[in-house]
Amino acid sequence: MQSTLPKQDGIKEKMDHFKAALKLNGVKLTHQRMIIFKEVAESEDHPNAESVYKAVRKKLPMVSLDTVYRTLWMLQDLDLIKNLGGKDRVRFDGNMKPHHHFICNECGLMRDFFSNEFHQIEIPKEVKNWGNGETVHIEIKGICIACSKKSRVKSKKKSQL
Amino acid sequence: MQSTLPKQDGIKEKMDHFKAALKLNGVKLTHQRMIIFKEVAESEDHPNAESVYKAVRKKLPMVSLDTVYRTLWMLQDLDLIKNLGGKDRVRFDGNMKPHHHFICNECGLMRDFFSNEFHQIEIPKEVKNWGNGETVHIEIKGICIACSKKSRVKSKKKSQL
DNA sequence: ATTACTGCAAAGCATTTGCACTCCT
DNA sequence: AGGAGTGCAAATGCTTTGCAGTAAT
Repeated sequence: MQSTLPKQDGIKEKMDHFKAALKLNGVKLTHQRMIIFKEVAESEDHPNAESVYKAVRKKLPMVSLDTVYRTLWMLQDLDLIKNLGGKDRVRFDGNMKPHHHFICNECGLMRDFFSNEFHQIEIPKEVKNWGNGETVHIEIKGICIACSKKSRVKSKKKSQL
Repeated sequence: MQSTLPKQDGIKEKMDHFKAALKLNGVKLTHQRMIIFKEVAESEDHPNAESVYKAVRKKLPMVSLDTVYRTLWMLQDLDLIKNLGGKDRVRFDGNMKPHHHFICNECGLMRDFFSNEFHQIEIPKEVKNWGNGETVHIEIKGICIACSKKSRVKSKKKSQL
């Protein structure tokens, strides 16, 4: 199930796109779906299902976590959001333009960035022998400002085994 | 807990490095740990815990899955292997040299590649405002040769919602 | 001999599913 | 009206943990 509508930008356009995609795919537009999509589309945080659930509950106290999950996967199938693996819980991304991520190794903060340079690089030949590359996604991992301030105080507490 | 020994290459060197790292960190060298590490170190597949478990059982029929998990996390803490999130189950990588991945969206096949070009690119300024980037990891996702052959036969069966 | 390591079985958690009720179109 | 969508509770599946026996230094 795949919409073929053009990608949009601002939240208003995203909502319109969302509604059109649902209609196009014969999926019913419900209050829950609207609120859930809006939450992810507006978020900069790449939230996990639990976070979306908590946020959505403020506006819709009766939603259940499983509806959030079901809706999130449905939105993914309709190409309205993306899901980003993640070590523990899955996180979601409402930004559908090609982009890359900075990820904090300490707190998991995740931010989008764009890069023409990265886009211009061509895929190594060895990769072409394995299959057809469709997307190139770069992850820069490190420590965010907030966490590096903290660690300056607390110093090393990392070794736990 | 972190070893500071130099990184090594061939399986023999990896095993030596492994033993040295364990000793250096006061971790006992057991038969299980040896077999488990060797399995990941020799694998090209980026296996998950279950796969490692199955492979290890051939040589060591009595190991338990939880020992595999415990060992895998321990190896990660000692910087002997890396863990790669993954949508469902966690996968492990015995290649400790900086490298990137090609990943098949269909079957999950994962292969390592190196790229000087990618390494030379500088980190965008916006990213520097968020924190300190330590590693740059590129994921090229697409369809592997084997899967594209299959889909040529079966054609589209993807839409499920 | 000590103390870490292991296997077992049971627990934890994130995510999924079956079912009966509710609400869009 | 009729079927998709929802909430609830129970189930699933990966991973973790407590404990008592086992093995490495």
